[in-house]
Amino acid sequence: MPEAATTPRKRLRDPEGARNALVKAGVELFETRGYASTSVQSIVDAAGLTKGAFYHHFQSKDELLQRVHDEFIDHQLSRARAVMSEPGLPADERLRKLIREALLEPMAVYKAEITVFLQERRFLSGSTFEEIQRKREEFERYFVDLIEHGMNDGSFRRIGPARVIAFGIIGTGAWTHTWLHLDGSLSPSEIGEMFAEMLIGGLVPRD
Amino acid sequence: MPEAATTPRKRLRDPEGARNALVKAGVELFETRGYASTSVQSIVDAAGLTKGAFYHHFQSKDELLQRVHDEFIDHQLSRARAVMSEPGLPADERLRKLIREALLEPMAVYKAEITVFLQERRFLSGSTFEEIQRKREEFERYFVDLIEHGMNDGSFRRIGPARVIAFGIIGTGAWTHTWLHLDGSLSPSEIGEMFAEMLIGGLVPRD
Amino acid sequence: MPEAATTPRKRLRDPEGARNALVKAGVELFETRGYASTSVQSIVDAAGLTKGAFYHHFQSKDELLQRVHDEFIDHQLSRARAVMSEPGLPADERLRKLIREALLEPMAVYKAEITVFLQERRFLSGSTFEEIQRKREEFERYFVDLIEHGMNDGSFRRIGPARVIAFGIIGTGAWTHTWLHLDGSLSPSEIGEMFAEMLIGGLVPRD
Amino acid sequence: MPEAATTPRKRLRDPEGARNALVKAGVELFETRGYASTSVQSIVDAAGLTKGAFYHHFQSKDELLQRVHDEFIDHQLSRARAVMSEPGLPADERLRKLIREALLEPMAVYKAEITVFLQERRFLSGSTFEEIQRKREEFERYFVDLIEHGMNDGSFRRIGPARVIAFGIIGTGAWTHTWLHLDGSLSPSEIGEMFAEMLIGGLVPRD
DNA sequence: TATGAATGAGCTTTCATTCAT
DNA sequence: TATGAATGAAAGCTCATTCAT
Repeated sequence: MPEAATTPRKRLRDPEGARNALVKAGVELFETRGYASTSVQSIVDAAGLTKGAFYHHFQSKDELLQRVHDEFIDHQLSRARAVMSEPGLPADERLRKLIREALLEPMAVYKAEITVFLQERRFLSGSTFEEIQRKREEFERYFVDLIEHGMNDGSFRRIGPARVIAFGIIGTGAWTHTWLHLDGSLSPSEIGEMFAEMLIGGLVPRD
Repeated sequence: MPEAATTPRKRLRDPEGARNALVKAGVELFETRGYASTSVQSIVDAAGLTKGAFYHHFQSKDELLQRVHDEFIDHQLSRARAVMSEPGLPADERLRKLIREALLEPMAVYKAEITVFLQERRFLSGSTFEEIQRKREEFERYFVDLIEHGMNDGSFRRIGPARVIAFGIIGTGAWTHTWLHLDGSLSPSEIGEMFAEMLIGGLVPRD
Repeated sequence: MPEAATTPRKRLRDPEGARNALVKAGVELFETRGYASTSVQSIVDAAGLTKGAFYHHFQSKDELLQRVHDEFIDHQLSRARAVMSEPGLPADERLRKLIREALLEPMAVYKAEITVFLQERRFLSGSTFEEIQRKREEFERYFVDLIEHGMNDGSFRRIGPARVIAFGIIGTGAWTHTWLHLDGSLSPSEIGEMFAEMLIGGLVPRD
Repeated sequence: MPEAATTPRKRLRDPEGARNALVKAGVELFETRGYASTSVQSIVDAAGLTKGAFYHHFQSKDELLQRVHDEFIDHQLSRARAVMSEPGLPADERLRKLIREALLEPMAVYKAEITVFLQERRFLSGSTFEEIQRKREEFERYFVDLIEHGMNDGSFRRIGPARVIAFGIIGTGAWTHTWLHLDGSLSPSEIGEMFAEMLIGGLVPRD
């Protein structure tokens, strides 16, 4: 009588699973210990694999860092694009949506990835990270352009250069990764609403 | 007649001594390459000294990181304390001063140190960095308390929990280290004024 | 009428089959990068195959090295045997043919293999390479014996021990792999003729 | 009563000695196992040091290879220069001295280094080895020029292009490293004399 | 016959720290 | 005070080989 089920002696062949396990272990370790201080050994230990397997799936530790960013950056960017292309929205309403939907809400799903990205920003240079840089710049440009247009049509007060105001707003959101606990009482969406209320309240002209 | 106390132009806060050379080299390298990726060898090379000298002055690389923080943290904290202890200031005016004088202006002198601090925040744990953590918490508490009081006395709208609002404001300023160029057209003080205008404008009740 | 048996221009000695593709890729990579520095991965990449295929055809990287040698060594040896068994040849004429036909001419077809062999000679030890070593010794013995006999019958001057003279002659030819360009103006056969003229000219007695 | 002699507990500080031990171990291992197949670990084991010490003294394994070459190449080159600058020597006598004194005799002292150089020739490329390449070319040029001049003034028969003849001669000598045993009955100098006799005998015109 | 994921050992190199001088 | 040789552990990465599929 044959054995009822396959009895794999060693780890099941599951390349997709292995990749995901490595990315998952990577993002978690990068988030808490930083990219430079996280060894490939610690990643593969966490994923239950070996260094050989790591380098079978990724050309380098850098490539893993890239993969960590890939998904969430597209997510964040597509949310920003959606808000920007929505027709007929006044500048203040568009900015409110941009803050909440593109800046804060992605943290509900991608907090770890976003933390890694924001912490390692400086090192995402060189050709490996060219695309990521380009996407980041597109994301930031939406804020700058929106502020600029809002200032031009009188929706916003011209408190200062659009770029400075935009970076102030982005900073408000970006900094959130340093103190946000997802198990807390407030969701990223609610925090986004509060920040938008404060920031836009300060931008729109009085009466 | 003594020199007028203008803002120092050359950032030569203490040009003499091996210790200072090491701290200076350390902060510059930590700023651009990160603490973990900066070797003691590169620090002593930059300072024109030897490894032996380094370990003569510092017990460890960690201790140098601590020294890098020491001066600017006290500076920032004393500025915050000064603003908080100024009598008879309405909440919005006190917050404006806190943002400009304690949050942004220190960047004019200590941009490198602040950048290192904000980037390496995560690693400033353990007993070595206990004091730094305590000072940081005191600094943040001033913002939270001020917002809280302002909300209580009706100076500020209760947009959300004081802590969330305070961290939003701190983030706006903290993030500045990622894009600020000191040789630019805007000084930290001016940027602080703009941020304060936007943030406080959003906090105070309409009409 | 069949194609005239000219020297093959394209070195397509056996274009079909995975085995041959691997041997071909191997010899080319070994020639330029050396055996130790050539990875199995790079070989299979060059052959358009996979590692699994490699180990299906060869037990090890060593075995591929062996296969690289197999064909050309037999070729070279059979040429040497032919020259040695030709009847009624005076020693100087036999040496001239040996130099040209067995030492130099094979480079026209097997330059890459010969280069690999000469470079990796040291590592062709152990039982795996026993046969190759035996064949190499047979090849060298023909030179030594021929010189020895020539010295005995007065055809050659007894400049020194036959073995030393033989190795000098072999060296003259062997070294050619380091500078020969097959696309150059001189063919291995012509070079062999020149070397023979010089070497034999020095060996035969004056007047 | 003080101790009569110093009693070092650990390895005596002797940087010069350490460097020499590493170079010595390196050349011996490179000679027998080849550069690519010799690990830094095996070198430091042979030298009684640690890997850390190795990289304290040398920037890389490549740099050690360079150091291995440095001394013997200058030695060989200065011998060649001396022969070339000796006044009033007929071409055949100059060539005889070049073969014996510059090509063969250095093997009496630097056989291991020369073996390593000849085996690893191919890999001595790039800026690290620029100087070595330049010196090698100068060395070879002396042979080519001398043959060329000898052919022009009738001292040598124009058997073929000077470059081909020169490389044949150099090969005769270079190949010696593959079979020479220094404990044998023949010295490099004697072997050089025999090779010179054979080679020059073939080059000079008959009566 | 063939794949390619996975291993495990070893590679070159880096580095914070120690310590004889 | 200061040097810099040396350590020892660990880093990122490579690679010949195995083996479930």
